[in-house]
Amino acid sequence: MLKLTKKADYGLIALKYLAEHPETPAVSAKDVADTYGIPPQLLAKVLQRLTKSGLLRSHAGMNGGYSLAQDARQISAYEVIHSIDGPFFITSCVKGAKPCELTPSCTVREPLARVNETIAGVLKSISIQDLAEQEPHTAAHGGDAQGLVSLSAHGTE
Amino acid sequence: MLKLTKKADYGLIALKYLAEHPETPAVSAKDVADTYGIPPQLLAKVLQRLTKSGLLRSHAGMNGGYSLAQDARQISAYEVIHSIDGPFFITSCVKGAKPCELTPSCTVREPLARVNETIAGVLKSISIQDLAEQEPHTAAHGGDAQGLVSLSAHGTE
DNA sequence: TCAGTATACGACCAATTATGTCGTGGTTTC
DNA sequence: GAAACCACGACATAATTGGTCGTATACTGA
Repeated sequence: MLKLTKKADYGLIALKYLAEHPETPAVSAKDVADTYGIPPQLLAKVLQRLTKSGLLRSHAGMNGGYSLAQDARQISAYEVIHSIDGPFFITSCVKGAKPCELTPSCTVREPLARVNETIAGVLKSISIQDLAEQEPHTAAHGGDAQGLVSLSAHGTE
Repeated sequence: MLKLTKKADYGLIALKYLAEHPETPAVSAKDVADTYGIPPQLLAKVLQRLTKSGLLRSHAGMNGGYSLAQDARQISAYEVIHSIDGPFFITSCVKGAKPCELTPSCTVREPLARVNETIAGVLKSISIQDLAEQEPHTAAHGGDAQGLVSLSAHGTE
């Protein structure tokens, strides 16, 4: 149904939190979980995966916890989501594995693959820093999705 | 995990098929299902929903079936997906209902809501006609998302 | 008018996935 | 060495998706 998992949500929330507290050397999972009412162990697991992906740095022991391994500006929402939920694809079939059993089945696949890329581009253009700052002047920040998106609300529905 | 449901996929495939056979007065669900190896009854239900949404026109009886109720150029992927899967939202909380129990929980919500709009815009800019034509010269076709997207493959991964 | 083909729709089951928990072990600090 | 952390795998549970069944209804053509 085209929505993020809670894990990804939690991950973004946590990273945003870390970006907002650059002074603190390390923030524990429990800390963040308490603040936002997130199940601690679940968040812990999410943060662990982000650590393995190199987005976070962990520190065990008392007063330990997590801290950003990169500048908040360098971490994109895409990386976070990808790291937590794995590679996402709009269509179910485009996985490199077997292409849809039924041969002509995925004639829609190709155009949708481009939609997929576009979405990925959007996500890549959003950094954790963007999340931390309330105002989204977004775009024109980072990456390779130059001018691809103008995040102006054009409430068509 | 940010992917379409099979139902939505089936719906798009079926509409594309209809767009490709404008001569046939009506195509039965079974017909399409056979062609693509889709469970007939499931597809039927999908098409029924699209009919209720006004995207399709149904005709019972022998030689009956479904036909596009609008020009293929007027039907966007967004409408199809929205009609089948209901309103999609990137974040779980933005539903108008209750805003996330835990108050500050969704600080990420606002920026992501804009991502959501962007994606919706992309989907709205893709018409069934676009799917039917293999080459995606896309955009500059239809709607209100003018120039918002340039669906050029920029394989960043 | 009757048989055949089709949609319409609700209820239901099965499979997958998402969400959350438990237990155990390792590491650092005090 | 105890307290406060992270790390990780195995479960258990809930929600969603995917798919089926049965029945009712509508239309066509002989």
